[in-house]
Amino acid sequence: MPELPEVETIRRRLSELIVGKKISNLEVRRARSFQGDSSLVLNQQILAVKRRAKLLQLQLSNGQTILVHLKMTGQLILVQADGNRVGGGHPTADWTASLPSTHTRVIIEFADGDKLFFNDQRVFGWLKLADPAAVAAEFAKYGPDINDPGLKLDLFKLKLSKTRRPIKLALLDSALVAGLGNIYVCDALNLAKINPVRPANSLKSAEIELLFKAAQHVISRGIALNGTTFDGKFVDVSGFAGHYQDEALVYARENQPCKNCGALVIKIRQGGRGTYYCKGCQI
DNA sequence: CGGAGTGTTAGTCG
DNA sequence: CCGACTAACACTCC
Repeated sequence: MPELPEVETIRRRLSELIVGKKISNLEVRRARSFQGDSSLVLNQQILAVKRRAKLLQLQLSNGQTILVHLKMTGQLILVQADGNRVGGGHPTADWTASLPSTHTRVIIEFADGDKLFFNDQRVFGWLKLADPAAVAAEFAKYGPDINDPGLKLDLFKLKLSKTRRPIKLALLDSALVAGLGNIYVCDALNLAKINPVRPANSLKSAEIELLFKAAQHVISRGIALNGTTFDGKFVDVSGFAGHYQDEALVYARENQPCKNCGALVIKIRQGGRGTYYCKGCQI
């Protein structure tokens, strides 16, 4: 269930492995998982693998782009012609044995014999073939990436000052700022010592500045550690787990001591999702 | 059987 | 029209 650091980890490895390859076939096993005319990808070369927010973009030689959103359970697994397997996403037991598996939704075959499998247990994720206008339309609904150097503190402050929603929910809203998911939002709020239930527009200027830096810090750490792997549910493109979970501040640490003040981390529910925070120091 | 899951969005209500 | 909240998407695991 990848967040930005996990998607970025996949992008980097995939980029090394598939740029330059030519697509020889694309098989859609679950109609819901692929949108657009799949025949347009035939004989196209992969020019680049990019990322914006949590979306991957496979840029093709004919100007089209395959957009990939892994959502909660999507995985990309590359099986090379020599049988070696490298994947990324949220592995379920079925594909560790053989591919395609029951959760394989789309298969992209390359002319050299390598195959890229898109597996997705819950079928929330998708691949979408998009022309430049459609790509632009897709990204129009996203706010700037939290780790985009072009995102300035003033804009972040302005956006947060316009809503009284709980700060945690505001940060999860990708239209406000993109790339922050549950794990890194919980940790960023702990690092900045801000209570997740406070209305966003009640934060003081200095608090927002701390939060801005904290959010960028946890995302950077996540990328540096190749993402977060809970219960083996994420592996990078070489099949290795990420390691952010080893230094998570509060996420999934209910009843364990806060690394900042020692009080026990508690779990509450916001917007139907779990929030972990420390009552001791997140006032 | 009920509940929860690292994401997003359509629909509803005020 | 906007903000805020909920259900829904589909499936597995505990």
